[in-house]
Amino acid sequence: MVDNFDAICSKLKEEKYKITPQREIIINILLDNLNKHLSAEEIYDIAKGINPDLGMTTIYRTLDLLVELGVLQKLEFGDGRTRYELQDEDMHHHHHLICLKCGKVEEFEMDLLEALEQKILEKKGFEVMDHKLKFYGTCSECR
Amino acid sequence: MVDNFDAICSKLKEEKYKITPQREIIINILLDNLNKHLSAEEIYDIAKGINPDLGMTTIYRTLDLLVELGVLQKLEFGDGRTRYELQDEDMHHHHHLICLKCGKVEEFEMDLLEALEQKILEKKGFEVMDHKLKFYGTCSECR
DNA sequence: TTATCTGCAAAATCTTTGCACTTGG
DNA sequence: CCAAGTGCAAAGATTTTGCAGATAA
Repeated sequence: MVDNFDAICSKLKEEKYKITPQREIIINILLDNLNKHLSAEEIYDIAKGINPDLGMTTIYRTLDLLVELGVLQKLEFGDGRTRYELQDEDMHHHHHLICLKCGKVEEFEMDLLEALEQKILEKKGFEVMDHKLKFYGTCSECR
Repeated sequence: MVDNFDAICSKLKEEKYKITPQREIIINILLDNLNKHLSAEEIYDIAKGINPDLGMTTIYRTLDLLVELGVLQKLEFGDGRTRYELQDEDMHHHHHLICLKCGKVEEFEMDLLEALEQKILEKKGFEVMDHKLKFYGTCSECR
């Protein structure tokens, strides 16, 4: 759903945030790199190529803003840096396969957790709003 | 399985690592705080109470060692610090419920992913060795 | 004895903050 | 115009590293 530029800009305007050139650049980088799990620094490096004046601070603040708006998700794969991924409605059925040998992160689609979330509400009184599922192992190339 | 002091020490000896007083303290802290997801600093604070000379460096190095031995797992819940949890064989069926309001982390037991992991091997050629499943939402108290 | 381990201090990362200047609406 | 946004430099927070002295086996 929120996988295009205008949809994200509308969300920003709705919440009275300004559309700045820096924010446009960052949003476009995220859109051009769906499923790549970029880190703040990787986004920064790409952004520098477009506008060399753009600062790291703006990257972090814009990413925080997009996370707050719910269009971006923070991810951690254990390499010490936060990574980011745009959210769309299918993301809820989208999980990660992390290779312990080469570090590559693949995607895996599967909707199986909805029934489980209902059970968690019944058993524990915990209302699930989102989930993250990661599988660690050896990818086909490394095997 | 590896949920007692002697079992962990045996693992250390097997790999020719020494049993030092510092390592004993750290292992005991982990054993006394199962399911608490302590951070390095929290472990350090407890350890300081037992031996004030024990340094942060030793905490990090010992935790890394235990992770390498497979008796300890690193966790990240998004608060910027790595947390640690001792592994036993049931851990594979043990997931986390993270409350987005109060930050509390509860446990949830459920074995449901084994069949799925077989499917991942068939479809993607990715051999799963471990998984992490987190649910984000609102806990019973915050609701 | 001696390879391993420890603690300190310093460095390396990653992320956040204060502040003066700039700018989108 | 002016509240919101930006960039810089500095600070914070967490984790890692170099090295000299200590110690388990």
